[in-house]
Amino acid sequence: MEYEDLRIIDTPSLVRDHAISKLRNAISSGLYPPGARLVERELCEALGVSRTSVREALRQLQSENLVEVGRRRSINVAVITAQDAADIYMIREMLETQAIRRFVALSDDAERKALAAVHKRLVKALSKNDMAQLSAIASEFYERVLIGAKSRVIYEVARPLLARVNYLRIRSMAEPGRLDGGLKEWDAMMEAVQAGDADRAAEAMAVHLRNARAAIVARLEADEKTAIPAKRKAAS
Amino acid sequence: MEYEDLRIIDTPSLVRDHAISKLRNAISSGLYPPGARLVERELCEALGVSRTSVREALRQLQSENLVEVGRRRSINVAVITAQDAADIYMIREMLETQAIRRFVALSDDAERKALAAVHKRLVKALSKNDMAQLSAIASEFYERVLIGAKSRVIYEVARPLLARVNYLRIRSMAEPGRLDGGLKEWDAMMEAVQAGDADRAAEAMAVHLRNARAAIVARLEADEKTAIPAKRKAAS
DNA sequence: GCCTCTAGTTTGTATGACAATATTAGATGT
DNA sequence: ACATCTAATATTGTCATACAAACTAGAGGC
Repeated sequence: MEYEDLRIIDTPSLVRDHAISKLRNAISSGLYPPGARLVERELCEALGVSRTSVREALRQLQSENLVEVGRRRSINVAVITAQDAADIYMIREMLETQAIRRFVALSDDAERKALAAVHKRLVKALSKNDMAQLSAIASEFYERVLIGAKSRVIYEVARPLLARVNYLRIRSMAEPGRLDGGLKEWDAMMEAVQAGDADRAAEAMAVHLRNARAAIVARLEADEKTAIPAKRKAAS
Repeated sequence: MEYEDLRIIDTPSLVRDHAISKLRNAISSGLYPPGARLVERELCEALGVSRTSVREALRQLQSENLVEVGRRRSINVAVITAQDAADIYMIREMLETQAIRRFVALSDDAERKALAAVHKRLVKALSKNDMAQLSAIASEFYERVLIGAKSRVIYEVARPLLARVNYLRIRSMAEPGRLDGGLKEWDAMMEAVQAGDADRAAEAMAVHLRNARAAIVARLEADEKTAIPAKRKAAS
């Protein structure tokens, strides 16, 4: 996930942003699993930055709902329940069908080409079965759709939702059959976009998200049934 | 807006939260108008807290999109364009029709009573033409709907949108005829909720938000046409 | 009037300090 | 050995400073 570095508008690399990015990655990748406690001092050492910066980064992640405060004021990686995931995907369906409609209507040629390129990378990565890589590329796909939709508000609202399911997607794509299904869905979406057919693109996105939702919710419900751990520790 | 204080789960009032709340109010009320630059040192003095706390508060407001970073890292009160407002209301329509459906299905008796009470206050305040007061109560109405919908995710996504239009609502309700229209719409919503008719409630919410959207967008477009100020200063 | 250089602002970041809680480890009693 | 209470240790929230880098504005020179 290096889109941050592609931005045109510069912001000579703030330490804070770097920290946020690192932490987001650590959470997405599962290095800090859901429920893990994040201790400021440890993060300082791990990231090599001051407490000031770590704390500001945590505040940011907090309002993105990637971490949550425990009752003792501890900061823990957010636990996403099956219910949460279901709602997130419901909302994503609302937002991203709208987004892809606008993408079809408003994107310029470069943006469409870039999206097609990401799609191509997606297809290639699919054959390698590298879930983490795949999830990262998928994120980029959705993000490009959001950007091409040219609505600041849609982007701001939908983007944090993407970050929250990043970690889940990695595991849900491991569901048998989900990969091939996902591939077909992405193909359909891409084709509709290139044909300039907003209705069909939106419908393809909706189908895709509904299927993804089903896979993720199923996985989470299964997990919740088996293990209800009282406490969780951070990865060493 | 004192819901914060009603929470059961205590959090012995953090200085940071206090600062956030104060700043949010200052922005909603227009004390710091859109575009105004927020200087850390001044906020420290105004709020009587350290820079550490101010900065953490600003980070939070930043991810709520109530403030935005200017080109050279200055923090400014977010400017909401007509386009932004239109999108915000579109998204609110998606989210809050869903929310009111769930409210009808899931709220308990106390929550319905509380909503009715807010509605009553709304009606009373309407006759007094106190826009700021009215806007605050309206916010509480929407917020209660979101809470009663019992979806953490819907709440987390929709709530920040409410904060963003708080300031606008004050002025849009001054549009001639908007008040009476709003009253009828709220009545319809409330009636449907009490009748337990989710479809009708959702439709009433949709109509209400579409009308509110039209009023606010019209107002913003008019403003944008007349005044394109190059720079804006904070309220003295 | 216009340009340049200097001095003051403002932000980003780091450090150190300290109170108030939490948590853990130990000491103690049975 | 076990439960319990207590003292040592950790952790978070907050403040005060410090300083470099980027920026702004004003003084002064042309």
